[in-house]
Amino acid sequence: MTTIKDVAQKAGVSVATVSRVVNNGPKVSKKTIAHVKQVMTELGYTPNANARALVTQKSSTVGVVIPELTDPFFASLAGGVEQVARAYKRQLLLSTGQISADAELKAIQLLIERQCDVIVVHSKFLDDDTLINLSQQIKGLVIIDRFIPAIAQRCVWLDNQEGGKTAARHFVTLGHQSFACISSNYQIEDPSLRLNGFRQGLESANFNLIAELTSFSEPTLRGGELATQKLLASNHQFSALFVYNDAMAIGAISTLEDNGFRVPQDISVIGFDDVLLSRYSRPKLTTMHYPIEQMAQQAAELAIALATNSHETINSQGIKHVPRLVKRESTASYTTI
Amino acid sequence: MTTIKDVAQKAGVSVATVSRVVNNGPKVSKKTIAHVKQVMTELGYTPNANARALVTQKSSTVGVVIPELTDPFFASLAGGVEQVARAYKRQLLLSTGQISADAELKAIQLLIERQCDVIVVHSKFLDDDTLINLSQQIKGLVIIDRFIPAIAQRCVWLDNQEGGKTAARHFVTLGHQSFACISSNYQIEDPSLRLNGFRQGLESANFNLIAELTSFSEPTLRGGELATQKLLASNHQFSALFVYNDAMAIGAISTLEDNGFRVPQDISVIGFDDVLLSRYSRPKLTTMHYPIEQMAQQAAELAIALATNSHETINSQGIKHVPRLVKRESTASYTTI
DNA sequence: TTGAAAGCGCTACCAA
DNA sequence: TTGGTAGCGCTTTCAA
Repeated sequence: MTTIKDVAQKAGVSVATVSRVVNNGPKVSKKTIAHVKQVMTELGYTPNANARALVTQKSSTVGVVIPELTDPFFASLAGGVEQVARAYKRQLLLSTGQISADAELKAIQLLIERQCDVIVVHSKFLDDDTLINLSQQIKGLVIIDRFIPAIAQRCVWLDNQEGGKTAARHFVTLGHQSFACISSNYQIEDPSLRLNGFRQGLESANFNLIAELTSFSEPTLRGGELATQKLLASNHQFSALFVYNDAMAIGAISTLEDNGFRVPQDISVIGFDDVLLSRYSRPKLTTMHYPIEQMAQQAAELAIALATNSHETINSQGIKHVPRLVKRESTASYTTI
Repeated sequence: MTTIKDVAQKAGVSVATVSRVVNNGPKVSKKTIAHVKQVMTELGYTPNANARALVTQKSSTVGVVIPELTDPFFASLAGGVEQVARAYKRQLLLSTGQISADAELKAIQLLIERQCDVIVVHSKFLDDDTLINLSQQIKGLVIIDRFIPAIAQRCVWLDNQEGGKTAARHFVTLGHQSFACISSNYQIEDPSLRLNGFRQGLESANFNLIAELTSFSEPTLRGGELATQKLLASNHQFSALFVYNDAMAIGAISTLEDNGFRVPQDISVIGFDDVLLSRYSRPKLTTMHYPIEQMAQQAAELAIALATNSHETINSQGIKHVPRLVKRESTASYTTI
């Protein structure tokens, strides 16, 4: 490996000088700059980022923690962070937190070991206190997709409840009168938030959601199919179905159609997340848009600001996003024909 | 920041001893181990990975270069590498190469600066020579999704041409006699490889693909729709359609159905890649499976082996994967009814 | 405009 | 079983 010493020696200057030209430091004559650069390319010199980080006490990295990379939703999250990292000429460190508190903590720890001072974390399993502690330790830590009041200024999150309400309102506006909901059985708070929002939205229009038409399953295509079968088996009528996420919604539509229901003519369906899938399905899915990539960018920008300036002023709600209804083809007005 | 010195001081031992307990080094009394560990947690000590990397001359990282993270295909690639990195207790460094040679090179350079010695690169824009050079410089560099004979032992790739052939054979087996193909207009070699394979497969069964039934467009849903419109506008008949990738195939199916053709009853469609999408579409897509995650794992394992052992014996084909036909619902026997 | 040298946090060698 | 210490590659004073 070629080091700064090698360059200095071959160029007949001191390492200090070489360092200066590498960092565009001040007070170096044009002549030496040219000469040193020449030698650097001759030798194929690459500065050692680790040594640099050690002495400067900054790593110029951005860390991101997500459950896994193979889920397109989380990949988009990481993608948003990556774009910002690149814009700031920082290297992206990626760790996965799987689906356990231990793994999430370990992922963060790994980042800290690398002296990573700008970190965007998607955590559903670590408890509030741990995250609060961590954020005391790391100025540039930002939590995404979760709101913790005590560290509101570190949170970039989506109002899931409001999403459920919006879905309910849309159905009501379309004239629907009987409603069903498919939710996820995962033990995180998003499902109940969305479900509650949906319920509240209905209730404020004087409708309600009966237990027989609320079905829980895995948040996957298959889960959507199973949950829909349960709904159908209940023998209760409904013309509007709100589903936890797009994958489940597509599974639901497929089971509805297999059972002779047309979407949206007989039953309207609203999904959640607006992942790629929703634009590829037939009918194209009406869904609540989750601007995850944009939120991730914002989270990364915030983390960098926090790590450098230290005080951004953000209100007590943190950075809250409200999901937007994207009307496509899976919802229609209720007709009694 | 707490350093090893702080721990040593507070524990009343030397830094050498602390270092030993951190690294599970030999010959330390149980008593000191316990005591030092105690102090470490009290102080919240985290070893500095950069300092460590500097002295040991190894970074314990794995680097991966992909065009972008928001494409699920590349996210899966990165996911495969990440799994291996985690298994080997290495941190993942991710750089994106966008879609230009410059950006690809820069992404690799960034990894090298971090002393990353295990790198999996997906590069479509850098030329062979640059990649060959780079692989001379970095023992643990592995190229994925591309075959370069001169560095065959560094390549993990998919035989696209064979995939085209397999698709053709499947259509022929099903009794089809008139064929169409939708390809991508991107200037990389995959499209022509798949197209040529398809042509060859047809020709070896004494069929052929006419120019009017070969349509090029962007490799997206929309591109698939447009390309299908062109096909239909040609007024040539076909009952079997091979499409460059799944996104285009889904676009194609949607346009076919909009024009009164049923899939697969009237027209059979085969896609390529077997991304998530293909299992969510209706009808579910018959497609050529691209085992990208598995290939990425293999590439990462190979890169680690290469970086450590130095000589893996691999044949002159490199590690070649052959795409497998996944029969789902978009293909059926040809009938004249 | 340049160079000498201290030191970032850590590991690993040599002594004790 | 432990400690002292050189040195990894680099930046950054301080002097020249």
